[in-house]
Amino acid sequence: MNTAGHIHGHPTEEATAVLKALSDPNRLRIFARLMQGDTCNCELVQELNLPANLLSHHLRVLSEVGLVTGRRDRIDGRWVYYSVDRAAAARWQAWLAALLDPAQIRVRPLCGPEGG
Amino acid sequence: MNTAGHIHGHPTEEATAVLKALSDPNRLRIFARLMQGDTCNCELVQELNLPANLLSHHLRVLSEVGLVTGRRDRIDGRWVYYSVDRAAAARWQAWLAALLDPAQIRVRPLCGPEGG
DNA sequence: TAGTTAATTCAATGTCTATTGTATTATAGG
DNA sequence: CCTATAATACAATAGACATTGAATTAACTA
Repeated sequence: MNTAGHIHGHPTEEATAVLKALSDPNRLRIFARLMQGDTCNCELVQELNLPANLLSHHLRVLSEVGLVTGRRDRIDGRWVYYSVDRAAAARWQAWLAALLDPAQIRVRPLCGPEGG
Repeated sequence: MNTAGHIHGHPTEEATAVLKALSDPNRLRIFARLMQGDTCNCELVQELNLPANLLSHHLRVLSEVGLVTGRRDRIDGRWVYYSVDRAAAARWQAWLAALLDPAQIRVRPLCGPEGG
């Protein structure tokens, strides 16, 4: 099947992967939380009331599409801090703004009887 | 499980439903195509090279979350024209712009050793 | 009424995935 | 070495979903 198209300069598959990453309630909560500042896994356990392994899974999904990045604590390597990737956020914000721009909605000549 | 939260004024479930609707490659192509102007199902069959019943299914998903609306031809009621809902597009454009706004990314005091 | 076209609905299927429980890795400190 | 903690990895399961094929509805026309 043809899945290699592009929309607004981005491959369709890449865009849908990002949208799918954000289309889960728990992942959306995680992302919105990370927008408020870096946190470790264990803090998300308390704030979002989710098991640690489930958070690891969701953080991985968000990382794989580039929305989130993680780094280890320099003092105590057991801790990993996750944060929103600024460039990715900006890129997809602009892409979605173009995709959904109401000013760009066009009503071209309709097909069918009414339009022809 | 707590799924009744709100993000930027919208229920989490409603937002994820919209994101999920757009997170399928075919539905994203359909939506992007509808941004270019109203079309009937049968025209999408040709342009996107997908079976009619599959298009009906995807158009229903997009309609159920309010992104797309359909209306029957006044002359020949067999034809149904689908179009992007302008208000919904504007609403979710703004919502996503806020969700992904890179200017709002904060780096609050970290948890763990490095932060404390 | 019969036939044609546009669209939808229904049923079945294979795949993907969110979640849970358990086990393992990695790092730090006694 | 032993223990504890933060995080990840693995395995299993149940539910969701995209796709296909066939059947059905709705509307128009001869």
